Amino acid sequence: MIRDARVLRAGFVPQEVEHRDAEVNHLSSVLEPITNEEPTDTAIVTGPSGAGKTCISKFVTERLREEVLNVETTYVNCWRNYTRFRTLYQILDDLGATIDIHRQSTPHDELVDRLQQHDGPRTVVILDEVDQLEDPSLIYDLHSLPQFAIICIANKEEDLFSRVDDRLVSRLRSSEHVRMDKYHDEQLYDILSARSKRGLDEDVINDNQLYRIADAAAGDARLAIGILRTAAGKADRENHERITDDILLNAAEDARAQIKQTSLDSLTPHQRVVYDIVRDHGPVGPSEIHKRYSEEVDDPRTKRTVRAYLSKMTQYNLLEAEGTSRDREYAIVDQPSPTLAE
DNA sequence: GTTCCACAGGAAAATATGGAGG
DNA sequence: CCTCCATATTTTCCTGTGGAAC
Repeated sequence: MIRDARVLRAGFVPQEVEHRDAEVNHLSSVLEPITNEEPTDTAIVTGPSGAGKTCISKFVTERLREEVLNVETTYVNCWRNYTRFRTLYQILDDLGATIDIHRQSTPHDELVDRLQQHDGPRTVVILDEVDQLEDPSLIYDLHSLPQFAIICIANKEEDLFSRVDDRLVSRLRSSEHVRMDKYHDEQLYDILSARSKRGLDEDVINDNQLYRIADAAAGDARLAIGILRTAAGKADRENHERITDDILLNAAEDARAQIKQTSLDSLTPHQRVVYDIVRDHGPVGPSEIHKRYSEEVDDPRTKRTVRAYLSKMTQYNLLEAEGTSRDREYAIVDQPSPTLAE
């Protein structure tokens, strides 16, 4: 029943992007000068999760590569490569210029020099989740290298601007800004429909079901496709001919649970104990968390470390914090369960 | 107001971990 | 198997903040 699993996977870039013509054209025109070996403005792409930021960025750069011979692209997820060194290393690695970097304590500025001296083809650098970068001045360094075009992807413009210094803000303000909104239900339906046509056999899922997925995903295309993938996978494992309403009912919850489980699995045993304490006793303040945690494990970490755990789990969206000072309390984030009911 | 204390989170030193090369 | 080096994690030390008791 699954014809092509790739098109349902996260990170898949389709042949045609639905409902994002304006944004695609906008971004393309920003990158246009690169086809004439000219420097380009930095592009900023913002929008909520699942709005298609990463997708159109990859789509546009791939199309650029089809049209023009002398262009390279590289994609860096700054959430995973959040240090200056890792990000630069990732870019150099994609350019194939890392041969002798690992050895010795290569001075970090050396990496920028290395990029500066890079005289290969023009390169488009996609910096995804750029607001997660611990040192955003990296953008400034890249910005000043004419042979690189930069696409910065972030959730919110403010999150990005609030963390960079003034000279960079003024340069970024003048750069081209592509804003993206959540998809409407109709648009999500079109996306789901296109994916299911390519990814699934015929009649595996009907229109009504697709609409319900679109509704449950609340404008988030990544979640919508995740739900579809989960449902299709389950139906396939259970040897159904098609996706039944029964399977679909649980798919949204399963898709969210899967995302959550992935985050949970990435926690260390100590972090997991802390998480369980907040889950079982929250909302609760840091002192009590640390007290309970110390009783629970053999070799407890310090309060400072536990605070770091809590802050990390807040970033991961596993916990949420209420209050700023002595009144700080942590709790499990309550996820509104999307309804896939008819 | 003033003082106190728990808290957040930065910086840097200390320590643990992992992976390459012997 | 061990050693060495780079990286990752943890601890130590710290400053600044804001609520609560006085």
